[in-house]
Order: sequence, then C-alpha cells, then structure tokens
Amino acid sequence: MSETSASVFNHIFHNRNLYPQVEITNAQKSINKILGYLNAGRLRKAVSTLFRFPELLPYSLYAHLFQICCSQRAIVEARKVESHLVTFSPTPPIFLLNRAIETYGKCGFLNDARELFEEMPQKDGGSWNAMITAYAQGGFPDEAFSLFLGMNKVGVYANKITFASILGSCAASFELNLSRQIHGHIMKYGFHRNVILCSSLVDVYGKCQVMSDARKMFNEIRYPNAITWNVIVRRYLDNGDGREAVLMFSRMLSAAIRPLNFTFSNALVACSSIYALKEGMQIHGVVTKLGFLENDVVSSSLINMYVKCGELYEGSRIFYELGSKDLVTWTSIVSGYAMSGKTLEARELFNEMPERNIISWNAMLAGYIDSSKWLEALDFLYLMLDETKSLDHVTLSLMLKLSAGLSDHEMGKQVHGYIYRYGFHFNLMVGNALLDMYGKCGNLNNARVWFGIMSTWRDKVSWNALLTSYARHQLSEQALAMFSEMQLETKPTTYTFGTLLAACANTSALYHGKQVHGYMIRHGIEIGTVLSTALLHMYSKCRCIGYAFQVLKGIPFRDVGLWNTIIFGCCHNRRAKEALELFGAMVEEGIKPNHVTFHGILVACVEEGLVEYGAQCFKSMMNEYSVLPQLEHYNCMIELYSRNGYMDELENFVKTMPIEPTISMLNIALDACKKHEYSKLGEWIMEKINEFNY
DNA sequence: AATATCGTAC
Repeated sequence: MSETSASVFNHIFHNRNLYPQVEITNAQKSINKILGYLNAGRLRKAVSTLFRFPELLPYSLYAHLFQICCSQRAIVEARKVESHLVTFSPTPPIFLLNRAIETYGKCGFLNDARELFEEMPQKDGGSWNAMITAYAQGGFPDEAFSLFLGMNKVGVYANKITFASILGSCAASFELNLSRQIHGHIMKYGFHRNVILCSSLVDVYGKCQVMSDARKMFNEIRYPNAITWNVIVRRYLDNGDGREAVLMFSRMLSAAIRPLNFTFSNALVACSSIYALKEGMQIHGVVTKLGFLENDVVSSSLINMYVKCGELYEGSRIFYELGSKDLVTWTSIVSGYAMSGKTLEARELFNEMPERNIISWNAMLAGYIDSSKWLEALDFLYLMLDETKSLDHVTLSLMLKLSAGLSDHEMGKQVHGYIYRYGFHFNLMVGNALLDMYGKCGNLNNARVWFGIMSTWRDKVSWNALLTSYARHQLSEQALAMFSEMQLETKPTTYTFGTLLAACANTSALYHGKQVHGYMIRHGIEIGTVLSTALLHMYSKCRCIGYAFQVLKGIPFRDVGLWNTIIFGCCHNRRAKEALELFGAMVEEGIKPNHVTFHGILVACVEEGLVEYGAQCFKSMMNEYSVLPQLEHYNCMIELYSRNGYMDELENFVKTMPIEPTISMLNIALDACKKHEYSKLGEWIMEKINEFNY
C-alpha cells in the first residue's frame, strides 16, 4: 500500500512538478533562442524557430516579433507570426491582431490587412484605426474615407489617431470639404489643443491652396512646435509665396524654436525662389551658429541658394569646405555650375563624382540644354542611356526640350514613342514638354491635337505652351482668341502676357498690344522686369518709341535683357547711334553685356557703317568680356566688311574664322567680291559654295 | 534635400 501510494505519489509528483518544469524550460529555451536571433538581426531564423515550437508563447513575444517585421517590412515573416498565433491561440487578444494589421499595412499588403480585419470576430477602435492608417499610408485615401464612415455607422468613436490618418488622406487627395468637416469634429471632440492635429489642419489647408485658412489655423495654435513651423513655411513655399515663407522662418527664429534641418532647407529654397540673397546669407549665419553646416540636407540647399542667387563662387566654397560630401551635395554643385552656363567645369565635377544617380545625370543634361549646347547635350544623352539604362519623366522632358532646340521633329516624334512605351503619357510635365516640342518644331496641328487629348488634365502651362505655338506661327489674332478661351478654364500668368506681347511685337500689332497692356493694368497684373521688357519690345517693334520710353521710365531695375531690348529697339527704329551710346551707359551701370548685347551693337555698327568700331567691339567681346562669338556675330562682321568694301579685312576674316561660314555668309561675301571685282576671294568662295553642293 | 514643362532681348 505504502509502496503503491509511494509510486502514485511519485507519479503525481512527476506530473505536477517535474513535467511542467520541463515544459517551461523548453518554452524559455525557445524564447531565449528567438530573442537571441532578433538581437543578432536574424529575423528569418527567429521566425523559423518560433515555427518549430508547437505551442503558444507569451503574447508579448508576438508583439515584439510583429514590431520587428513591421520595421523591416518583412511580409513573409509577418504572415508566419500571425499564423502561429492564431493556430495556438483560439482567441488571440485584439491588440495583437491590430499589430498584425499594422504590419501588413506597412508592408504594403493591404489585402492581407483587410482580410484579417474582416475576419476578426471582435474589433476595437484600434482595429479600425490600424486599418484606416494602413489605407491612408498605402495611398488609398478613398478606402480610408469609406472605412471612416463605416466606423461611425457601427458606433465606434474616432480618436486623435483616426483624425490624424484621415487628415493625411485629405491632404493626399486635396479633399477640402471633408477637411473642413473633420476640422469641426476635432473642435467638437475637444482636440483643439492637440498640436499634432492642428498642425495637420494647417498642412491640409495649405495643400488645398487655401493659405488664408492655413494661416488662421496656425495663428490659433498656442504653442506651435518645430513641425508646425516647418509645415507653414513649406506650404507658403509650395504655394509660390517665397516671401511669406522666409518671413515665417524668421518668426520661428524669434520664437526661439530650433529649426529642423528640413525647415532650414525649405527656408533656403524659398530664398532662392525670390532671389533673396541677403536673407539667404543671414540664414547661412544661423546655420553656422546652430551647427547645421555639416548636415547634408542643409548644406545642399545652401549651395543651391547661393548658385540660384548668382553667387556660384560662394556656393562652391561651401562645397569644398564640407567635411563629407554626399550624392546630393555633389549633384547640387554640378547643377550649380551647369545652370550658370559653366558646363565644362560642371562636367569635370560630374566625372569626379564618386557615385551618380538619375538626378545627377539629368542635372548635367539640363545644363547643356539650358546653355543651348545641343550637340554636347546629344552626346551626353547617348552616354547616359548607354551607361545608366534608365530614364525618368525629367529625362524625357529634357529630351523633348532638346528636340525642340534642335528643331528636330523626327527626334521629337521618337521621344513621343518612348513616352508612350514607358507609360509617361499622363505625366503633366512630360505632356506640356511634348506640346511645346510640337509647337517649336513647327507642327501646330499635332500640338493642337495633343492639347485636345490633354483636356482633362492640362493646366495653365499647357495653355501657355499652345499660345506660344500660335505666336511662333505669327498667328497673333488666334493667340488673342485663345487667351479669351483660356480664361474660361484657368488664370493667365506672367508667361501668358510675355507670350501675347511677343506675338503682338512680331506682327507689329500695335492695337492688340495696347489691348493686352490695358488688360494688364485693369487686372492689376504686377509688371516686373520681364513684362516691362516685353512691353518695351512690343512698343519699339510697333514703332511706338514714345510709349516705349514711357515704359522705360517706370522701371527701377534694369537687367541685361532689358538693356538688350532697348538697344535692339533703337536699331529697329533707325537710331543706331543711340544704341551705341546706350551700350556705354549700360557698362557704366555695371551690367555685364552678353552675346545678345554684342549682336545688337554689331547690328548698329552695320547700320551706321562703323567698320573700325565694329571690329574693335568684336575683339573686345572676346578679350574683355569673354563672350564667345556665335554665328550671328560672324554674320554681322561679314556684312560689315562686305557692305563697306573692306575687302582685305573681309578676306582675312573669312579665311581665319574658327567656324565654317554658312551658305548665307558666303553669298553676302560673294556679292561684295563681284561688286568690288575682288576675284581672289571670289574664287575661293565659289569653291566653298561648290563644296556645299556635294 | 539635389534634376524638372510654359514667357521677355537674338
């Protein structure tokens, strides 16, 4: 009996104590193993260890695993964790399933998330939030909205997390009306002191381009934090109000809130957009003081700001003084040189870059195209396609700009084919570049057809591009008619008026030109330097020099373009002598003449027959001003010598010029040779012309 | 964060 009882006791003892102890040890062993793998960053190994253990483990472990799957976007492992959980736990806690939904959402597998969400026998507010957040962050705002409605229907209360996600979706899909309703809810639920939600409202209003409401909301926030300030600066910048963006940034500094690196960056981009060098330099000072100089985000924007404000040297100084340079700072400086017309230096830097991406390639390509170096651009493009095998919407837009610059209709059509194949048809920027290409290559019909196709997604840039095509084809009447039509769909911009005035100028349509000028005054259009230049050009082309001078009087700042317009305006109005006097005044004012200026000067010399002075200008343009003569300058010189019978000089010039004379240059010179019986050069030219025929 | 479509003088 005692023996038996002893053995029974023994048995019970084993069952009660010894066996459970083994079980705990095994579970503990597995847990330790899993945690060890996780600490070593070996998620897959951790999950397969979990899978080999056929019983439920502590819930906190699953939570931990989901969290890591989430941050590593490990969908396969996440599915395994969920399956282990639901296999061994008949009623898993809701919070864990919510974590699973979050994880699936973060991995971008919204169907998995939705399936789990639907199958949950019980949901709490967190489940709805997890699902809504998944849709909101996965780029499915409409799904998020409908779930939000569903949640209200079944009587689950929204909380601040719900509102934050829904506002994010509103911002992504520019849902202004819904945003206003959410705004009301937020106030009603008593979240008016919640800085995060209120900052989101500022963001939404800004994204919906209602800056007045954004600002109102901002002003209601008692303690705006760094993110709030960042949002308001960024939204002003995006809405084209660089001035206000810079202003808000300076207020942020006054409020003693330490800017984020992106806020510095936004403020500097805002400075670039309004060419506010002084303000930019002040921000540079703050950057230095607060120790952001070595921050890649800040330094690249700083370089960019100096370059855009015309201080390339200062930009490159920052670049060279940087301790570590990343891809973006490299791209900034390459782009800086490229966009300042210094393509040689830019290319050297480009070749030195330790790594490149599509943006760096695009930046270099844009530099060539911007300085009209078409052939270099073409070579570079081939190299790019060869080496990177990749292109994006920016590359395609640049390719179209290149085709337009070369007036190469065939190439343009080929690029159109590319666009079609790569599925960039609905990209607005590419579409507008395509429109412009057809216009510039002289195919107005294709431009119009494409403009029609774009009717559901075109913008004001599309209208401007089409107007330009009409203007280019000397169809100013039709351009003005389009202008009326345009106003039914969108508002005109500076570009619109620039184009219209040019159209009037080129067709000497004084009446229409005055109408456009009147429209601008009546509608309070700000007439800056560009539009003043366009007006001046129009009036002087229309031989209305009195009005032209009237416009000139009201302009406080004269740039090269304006001076060039005045100089050419004098030439058109048989006042070449005054053009030459103006050149002196311009130089005195400290404005650097460019290739267009010298073209104007040489045209004036041709008109006045000033051979020696013209030759002197031609020399000084290279030696003193380092402006490289182009076709039109050579053309002027040949005309100058030919018209005035300077045959020895003509011969010397034609035979030593570094580029091949064009057929029209040769014809001008040949006429002179015939007139002055200068057969020595005449024969040489005849030979050249014959070469052209072969 | 860095590239990016339309305008003025030729």
